[in-house]
Amino acid sequence: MTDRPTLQDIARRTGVHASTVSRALNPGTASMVKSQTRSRVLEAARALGYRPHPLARGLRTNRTMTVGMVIPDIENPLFGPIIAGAEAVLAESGYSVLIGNPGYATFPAESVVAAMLDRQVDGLLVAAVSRRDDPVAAAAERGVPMALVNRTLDDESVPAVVGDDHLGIGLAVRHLAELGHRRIGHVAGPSWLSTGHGRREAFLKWMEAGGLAAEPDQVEEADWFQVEPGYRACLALLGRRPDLTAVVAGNDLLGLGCYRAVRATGRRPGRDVSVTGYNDMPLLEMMQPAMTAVRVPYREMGGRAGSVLLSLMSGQPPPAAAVRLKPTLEIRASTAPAPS
Amino acid sequence: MTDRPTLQDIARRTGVHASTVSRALNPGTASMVKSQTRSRVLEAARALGYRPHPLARGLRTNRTMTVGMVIPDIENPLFGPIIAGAEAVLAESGYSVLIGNPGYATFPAESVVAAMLDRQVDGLLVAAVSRRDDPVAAAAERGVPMALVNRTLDDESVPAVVGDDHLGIGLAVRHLAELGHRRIGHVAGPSWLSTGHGRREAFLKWMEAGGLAAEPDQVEEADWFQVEPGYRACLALLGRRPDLTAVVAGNDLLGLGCYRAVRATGRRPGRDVSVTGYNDMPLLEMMQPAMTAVRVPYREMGGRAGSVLLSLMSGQPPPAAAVRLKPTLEIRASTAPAPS
DNA sequence: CCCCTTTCCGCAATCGTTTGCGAAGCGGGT
DNA sequence: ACCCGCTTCGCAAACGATTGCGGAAAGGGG
Repeated sequence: MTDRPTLQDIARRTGVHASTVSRALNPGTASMVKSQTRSRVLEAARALGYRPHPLARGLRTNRTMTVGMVIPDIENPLFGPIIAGAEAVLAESGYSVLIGNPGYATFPAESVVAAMLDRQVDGLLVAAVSRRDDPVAAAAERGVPMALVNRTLDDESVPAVVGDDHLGIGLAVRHLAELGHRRIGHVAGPSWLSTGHGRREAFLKWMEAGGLAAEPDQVEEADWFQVEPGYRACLALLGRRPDLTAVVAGNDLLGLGCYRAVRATGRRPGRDVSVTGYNDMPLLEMMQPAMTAVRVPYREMGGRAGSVLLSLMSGQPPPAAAVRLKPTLEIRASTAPAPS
Repeated sequence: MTDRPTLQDIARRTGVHASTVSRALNPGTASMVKSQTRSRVLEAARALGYRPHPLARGLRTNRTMTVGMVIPDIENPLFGPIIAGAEAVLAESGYSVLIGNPGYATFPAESVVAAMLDRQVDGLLVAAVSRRDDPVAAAAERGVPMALVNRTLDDESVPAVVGDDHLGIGLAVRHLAELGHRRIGHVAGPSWLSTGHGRREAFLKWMEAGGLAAEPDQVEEADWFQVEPGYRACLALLGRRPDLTAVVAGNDLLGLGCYRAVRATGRRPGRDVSVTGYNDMPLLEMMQPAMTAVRVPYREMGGRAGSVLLSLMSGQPPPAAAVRLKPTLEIRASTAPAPS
């Protein structure tokens, strides 16, 4: 709380005008001041421990060096790495990140986005977004630099960094096919989320591509990416199609729900019914059985989104299409050869 | 990006001076203006969609309505609920939260704290702190309102909201004792963290209180709260003391490491050797065996820390001592009667 | 010796609020 | 008639930085 030194203080100390100090300190205008006085200024600034006042600077320049990050449910371990990756990249360029976490109640995140814009953030990183989210798209339209993480809008009107779900689901389906599975089910996430929707489409495509049966009743949608809805959905799926020998889950948590559902039918996950997860969140390998899952590089995803946002904020045009990160498959004990 | 309306705009529209508009809009000074003109001002403000400019206001008032939150490793699922709880409480009072996440590299968090102070945050919520952390304590000394979450400083010079580790460890030890265990080991967290230190002390006290053997060689310290260090520590512990029938882990992740260590000795966790975790992070009940753990109310912890910080920022004196939240015990399958 | 171009720096306005001070207007008490 | 006090509001100075403009000094060419 002790008063911090200002440009005026440095000016007095070096006998020049405050504006000269400002110029000497800013790389962009440094060439406008004689190198000798510039070094005197720098010296004084260092001696006083000068730090530019972010509010005063921001008021004048209309930049806050702050970006907002809105996360749907931060309690999902998934978002830790995303935040960490983005924060690291942004911090490197001097940006701080403001986080907002709309509860389920206020879901469309409208007010959270508004609050951040009020705060004059320089950009927005949004992970909470349904497949078409008006307030978000509107903000983007208004020229606020912004990037989506992990999810996209249907029309791709906003640059996004996501995992390549088509590829990822392909890894899972082909892996199961190679193990001899022919009748594979899918527990999908909510179809109003791009991840839920996209993975379901990918599942159907890959099944067909592999010459495997892909009846509509092999897919069951869970209403939320959580264990319990996954359990209910998988129970319905297995009840309807007891002949399935494998289940591709739209997400790790849904996969865990499938474990429970499989057990509820008196069979063993990984032995009688193979299950694959998606995301490969931390500790998944500690489950019993350790879950085979498509691994999405979340930390990198956060980082890339940060980079995209940085380039947007520096005035670059948005990238043509969404950046899609290549997932890999972590093969563990929840997938086994199909029972013959 | 479109220009937002300013006080001047409202002033012009209503024919009064900008300062009057300011007074009319601020609850504190609203009584200084005739209620009739006040309502005209409010009307105009609403019509124009006026929002006060946070930077200009902050520059004048020295308040940013922003608090910094520093988290040691945000990838740990533990911190999700803490952040969510704090964010919810703070947002209610109009504060935004800036998150900072020092990597392992810069661990003492010095630079992160400095960066936040530079940004003129109104307060600090710190979860990353060793038992004595000079830069943090120094910042507190300088009068920056701040509260610690989940960890404390040895001298309790900074208000903190933590779980009651003594009570929590007591729940675990007594539970095991009731199951007939007499020779119980402890895999402790790093002793330079208050959580690691405190739980170890509590363990020894409760063992003694229960009339159980508490030799120094029943405790092994892991160098970090992670699965792998927990595995190594537990392996050392069990190698030294093969007679132990139960292990109290300083943390869930250490507990998972213990699972692996127990298996590595050819025994089964939850059958031959009971294991308790600490924190009860999400999905712990999905492990095999489902882990018995001391549950700490993290979301509430974040919320309480937010409240404490709010009262500090409003000028209240700090609470006398650390707020200690009562943990509960979630009994699951990893603890069983001692083999006779 | 004069003029013109650089180079370097000071002046002052500006960003949008808040706030101490003073003044106008008004009513009431003596 | 005078004075006092209260309410209500305008004036202008902050807060700490950035930046267009202009001017002084220096240097170079004719």
